Amino acid sequence: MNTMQVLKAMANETRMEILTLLLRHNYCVRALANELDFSEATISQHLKILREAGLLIGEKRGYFMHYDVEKTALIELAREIEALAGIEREGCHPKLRSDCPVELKPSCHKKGTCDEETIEFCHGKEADRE
Amino acid sequence: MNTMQVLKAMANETRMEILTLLLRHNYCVRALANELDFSEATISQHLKILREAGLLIGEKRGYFMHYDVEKTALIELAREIEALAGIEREGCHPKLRSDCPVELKPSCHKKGTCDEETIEFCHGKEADRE
DNA sequence: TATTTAATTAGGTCAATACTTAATTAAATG
DNA sequence: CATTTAATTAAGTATTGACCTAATTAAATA
Repeated sequence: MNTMQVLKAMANETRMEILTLLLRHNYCVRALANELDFSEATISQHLKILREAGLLIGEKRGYFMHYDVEKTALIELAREIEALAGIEREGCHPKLRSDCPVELKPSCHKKGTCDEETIEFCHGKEADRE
Repeated sequence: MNTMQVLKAMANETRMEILTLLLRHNYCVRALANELDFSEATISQHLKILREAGLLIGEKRGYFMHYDVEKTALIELAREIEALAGIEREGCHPKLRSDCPVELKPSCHKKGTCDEETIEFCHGKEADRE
């Protein structure tokens, strides 16, 4: 799953409404257009974005296209976001950051506690700083 | 929580990178700008969007602003997305939709199975249809 | 209390996104 | 196999979003 693509697909009011409508009811494209008061072309374009993100699968029934929400994609997204919340602060342990110039940074960002090299690491070269 | 606002805040590569950086390390604004190779102004604007969505809280330490990720917001978002996945299809039960014109729609969208009123409900007025 | 300094906001540019209508496509049906 | 019809794609426009530099703000410190 491309998390970014899924988030972008969901980060739009109309597409979220399409998702919730399709979760509850089996609308065709025109019915969605009627419900949401947009042109069929607009809805079709939104459906494409949702489909390409893996949030919908389409099926043709008679003349009509019907879309189903791929619930596993939603669950996977929820897991990914939970995983983010599970990330722990590393503090400033140089062991975990091979590019960290200091051995220990006990009270950084109190003026005077960091040497020039540390300040450069955290805030850039002196020339760019003022 | 405003789910839409949180999704919009997260649906951007730079902001997601900011989030993951801040989950792991206590960067100030300039350090984030250095890591991500954007101007401080740009990072500040992204931080504002994340803050207003409730994904960050800021704290001033000495001269520096430090932001922490509001993990509860992430967990809440994950729950909301899971809740979406939990929504069940209503089929087409007129009892659940007071505006549904039919008593039962057993095999709708097979030509001829819906009367004119049903078709109008699903697909709009005849005049708008051709 | 004047100065220093990081962060933010203002103002402007360019690219991406969300719409529209019109044209096209592709599948179902007579 | 020609016709019908829903959906999609194309083309164009207007809005929104992401970036920049420059100006401003507000807090810490001398």
